Amino acid sequence: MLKFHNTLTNNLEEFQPLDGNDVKMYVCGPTVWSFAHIGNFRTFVFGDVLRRYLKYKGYNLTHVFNLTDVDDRIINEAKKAGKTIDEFTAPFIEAFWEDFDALGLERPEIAPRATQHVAEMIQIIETLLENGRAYESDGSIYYRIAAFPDYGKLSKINFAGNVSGASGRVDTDKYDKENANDFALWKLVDADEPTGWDASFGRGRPGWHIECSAMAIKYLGETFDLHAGGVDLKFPHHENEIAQSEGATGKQFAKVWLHSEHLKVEGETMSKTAGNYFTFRDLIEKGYAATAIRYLLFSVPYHKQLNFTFETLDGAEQTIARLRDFRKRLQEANLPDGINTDLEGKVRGFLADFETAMDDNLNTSVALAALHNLVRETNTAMAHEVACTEDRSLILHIIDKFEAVFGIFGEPQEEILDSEIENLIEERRAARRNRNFARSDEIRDLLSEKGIVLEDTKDGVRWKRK
RNA sequence: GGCGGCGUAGCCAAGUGGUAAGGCAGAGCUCUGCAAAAGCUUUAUUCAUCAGUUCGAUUCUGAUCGCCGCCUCCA
Repeated sequence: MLKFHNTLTNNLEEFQPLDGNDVKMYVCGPTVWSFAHIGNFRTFVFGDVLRRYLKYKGYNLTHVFNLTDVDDRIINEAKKAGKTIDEFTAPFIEAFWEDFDALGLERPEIAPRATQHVAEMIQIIETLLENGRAYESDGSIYYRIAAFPDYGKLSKINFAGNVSGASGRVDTDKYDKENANDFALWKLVDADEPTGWDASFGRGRPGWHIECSAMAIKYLGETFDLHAGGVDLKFPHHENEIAQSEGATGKQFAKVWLHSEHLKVEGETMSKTAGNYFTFRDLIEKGYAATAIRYLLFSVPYHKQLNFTFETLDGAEQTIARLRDFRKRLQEANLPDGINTDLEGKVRGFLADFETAMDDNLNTSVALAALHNLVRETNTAMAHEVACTEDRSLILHIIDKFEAVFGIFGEPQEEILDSEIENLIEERRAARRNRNFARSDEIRDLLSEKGIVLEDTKDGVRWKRK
C-alpha cells in the first residue's frame, strides 16, 4: 500500500485518491529565465518518478506542470535585452523541454504557462477582493493574511520569533501593506510598461503565487490529490497558494503535499560564485550521459538532501552501462529451455522488494538495491549455467517493470555496423583462428580507434561502442 | 534571533532498539593466446564526539562540534 509523507500533516499517510482511480497532481515547474540547473532537475526527476510510479500502480493520472514565464526577473532581463517577455523566454522554454526529454522525463498531461492564464488569476483575485481577503494599496492588490486564520498550516512557520528579512531576501517592493507578511496578488505597472494586463482592479501583472492557484484549480479542480515541489517553495510559495485558493473557494486545496530536498554539490550549496553551479547542459557538455544524471538524481530518496559529486556521477555512468550491458547479455545468452524455480522465486522476491520500497514514500535507494540484487543473482545463475529461457522471459519482464519507473535503460538499440567494420571483425576472427595474434591485436587496436570495443566470449565476439 | 534537517567505509548512500542494504572505486579470482570487457568473491567489530536510558543503541534522550535549509517571490 502506497504511503507518502505529507508535509501538511507531517505524517506518513496511506495514499487514497479523492476520486476512485483518478489521481490529480500538480508539480511546480521552472521559471524560464535561464537554463535549468541540476538542482531544479532533481525536483523534476522526482516528479517524474512519482508520476511513473502512480501510473505503475494503475492510477489514471492527470499531471499538471506549470512554466512560470512572467516574474520580475524575466521582465527586467527582457527589458535589458530589448525584447518582449515572450521573445525572451521562448529560447529558454525550448531548451527546457529539450533537457526534460533528454532526461527521460515523461511529458505531463498539461503544461500550462502563466501568461496564458492571467484571466483565471484575475477571477480569483476578484473573489478575494469581494470576500475581504484581499485589498488594494497604491494600485496593487495584496492578500490579507489576517483574514485567513489557517495561514502557516503548511510551513508551520512561527512568525513571533522570526526576524523579518533574516534571509536577506527582503521584498524590494516599497508598497504599503497592512501587514509585513501580506503578499502581492497583483502588482501595479506603469502606463508605459509593456508587460501588463488589464483587470477590473487596474492594469498590472500577477504576483508569483497566484499563477499556481489559478492553473491548479482550472485543470485539477478546487480540491485535488497531490501537490509537489522543492522544499524552498514550502514557504512562502505553497503557503500562499493555500491561502489564495482556500481563501477563494472555501475548500481544501491539495490533500497531500510532497517536498523534495535540495541538491548540494561537493557538500556545499550550489552557487555561481562558488563555481559549483551546473546546468544539465554543462554536464552533457562534459560528456556525461543523461541517463547517468537521471540515475544519480533519483538514487537518494527525494526527501533527503543529495550530495552531488563528480566521483558519484562517474560511478553512475559505470552503473547504468553495467545495467544496460546486463540486459543485452541476458537477451543474447544461450540458455537451456525450461525454468529454474529457485531463480524464479528470488527474482519475484526482488520485484516485491521494489514495490515495498516504492510504496514506502518512494524509497528509491532501496528500490534500486532490488534491481541490483536481481542483476547479481541473474548473473550468478548465468555464470553457473542454471538460468533458463523461461527465467529470462520473466526477468526481462521484471526489468521492464522497473524501467517503467526508473527510465535508465533506454530503448534497446539495434545498431548496425558499416561493412568496413564488419569485415575487420570477420578478418580478426579468421586471424585468431589461425593463431595470427599479431594481426588480431592490430585489428583490435584499429577498431578501438574507431570507437568499437570487442569482447571475446564463449559464444563468440561481442562488440559495443565506447 | 526563530524553526527544521543531516553527520554511516575512499566517494554516493539505505536502514533498524538486538548487532550495518545497494552502487562506484579498491583487492583477489574466473574467463582469455594476451588483453579488454564481463562475471564472481571480497571490502565498516562499526554508524561525528562525549555522557545518559536500556539486558542491549548506529537507531531513544541530553550536551558538544561540523554541514545544509527555511524565516516574502530560489527546485
